[in-house]
Amino acid sequence: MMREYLGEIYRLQSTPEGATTSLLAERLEVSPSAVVRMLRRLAEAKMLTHVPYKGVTLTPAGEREALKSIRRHRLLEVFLVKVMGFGWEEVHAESHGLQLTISEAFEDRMDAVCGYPTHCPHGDPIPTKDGRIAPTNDQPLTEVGVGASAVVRRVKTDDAGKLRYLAELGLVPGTPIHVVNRAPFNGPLRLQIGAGAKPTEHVIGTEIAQVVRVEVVK
Amino acid sequence: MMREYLGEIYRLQSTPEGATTSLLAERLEVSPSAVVRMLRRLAEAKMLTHVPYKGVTLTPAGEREALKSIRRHRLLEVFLVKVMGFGWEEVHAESHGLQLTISEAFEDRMDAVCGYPTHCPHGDPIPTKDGRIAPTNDQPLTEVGVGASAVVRRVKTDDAGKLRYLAELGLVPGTPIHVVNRAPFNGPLRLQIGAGAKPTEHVIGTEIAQVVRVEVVK
DNA sequence: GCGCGAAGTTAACCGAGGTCAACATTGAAC
DNA sequence: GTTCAATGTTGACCTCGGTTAACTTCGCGC
Repeated sequence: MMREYLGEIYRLQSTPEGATTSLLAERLEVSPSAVVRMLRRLAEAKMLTHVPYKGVTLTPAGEREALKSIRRHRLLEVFLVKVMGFGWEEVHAESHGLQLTISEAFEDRMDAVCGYPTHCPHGDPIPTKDGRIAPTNDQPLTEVGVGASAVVRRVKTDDAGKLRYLAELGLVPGTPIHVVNRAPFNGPLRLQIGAGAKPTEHVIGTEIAQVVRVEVVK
Repeated sequence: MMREYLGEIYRLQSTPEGATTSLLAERLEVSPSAVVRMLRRLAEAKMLTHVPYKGVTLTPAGEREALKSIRRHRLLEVFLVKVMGFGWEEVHAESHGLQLTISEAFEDRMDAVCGYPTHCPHGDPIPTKDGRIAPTNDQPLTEVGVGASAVVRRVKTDDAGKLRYLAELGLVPGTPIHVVNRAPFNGPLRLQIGAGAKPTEHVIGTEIAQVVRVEVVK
């Protein structure tokens, strides 16, 4: 459990808001008081430093543990999709409980059975066993200029509905796209999705576009 | 957790000793008092009737839950061996934690991915989703007469060492054998193991022979 | 039929992980 | 500078699953 908290702290630390008590509570689906108590325990265990009312910083040890949690989580997601046949919109819910009980041996077997994947189904990099994580270099689709070409890298949502919709559109990591047009005042985007024989054109709203992160190709 | 207790009660009810408090405690690796408390809770939930100092009987509802637990456990064992590549001597330990957290959807996926197996790696039948379980008709190898031919059906041990040894010998469910000879006073057995091109001969002690259950072929 | 060891039970406790209600701090608006 | 809403924290409580220590009850040997 402590490790899962650390994983979530790590994830939130790299967002603009940082790892606040209330965000952690929301992401972990527990009350803020549960979070605060866990922060104290993690501080005692030298996994982080917690200055009340100020914030939280992972120690190197805490970061190591966090990356273990993230590795486990993302491997599990790949495994659920590639081996067990779940849809990528189902894995978030499904991996919740599993995450807590799989052994290290099981984790290693998942890794092997999936062919040592480097990214989770949503495009996030999987930390290596020794705690190294590939850097990401992408931006929200909303920030890409009209006329640009790009490749979808990550999809930053856990919402099953959105994920189902994105899969339908073909907006999954690896897909090349082209921004045809954007309506004014943060209006919807017209996109060409896919390449080769039959690219398709779709119009997507900003709520969806914000969630899709792409790497622009020159 | 309650369901796992029920599963163990069901298993023990079909042994000569029955489902006693101390046997349950031993199998579940908890103290007897933990068992008694759980028995009270299960009785409150109308899963069984518990007469203090006397014993325990599953209600129909309790039996249904027990079979669900057993199904889950045995499916998990098949899955760990066939899909994840664990040895059949490792699955007992490995399935302990997993058992508690897998969802029904995950269970269904395991079933499908394994090709809807009917027996676990140790030969025990897997209950169907609607709670029906195939009858077993086998006897300990120790009770088979000299000269008889039989097929290994089940292997009744969780001991990793014994299981490894049995796998080495080829004494796994499905293997045909022939009892060549038995030393007097419950002495070791000489067996022909396997059929066709190259059956092998081995001598096994009674401790191992007790654990191997076979069906005699006429 | 008594005594005694084994088996079963109860009681009091622990820690983890959650809740809600009350209190403290912060910072932004006026 | 004060006020106040949002955010963070503490405290008292719950459940669950485990423990040990002390107790009953059972049934066997004599």
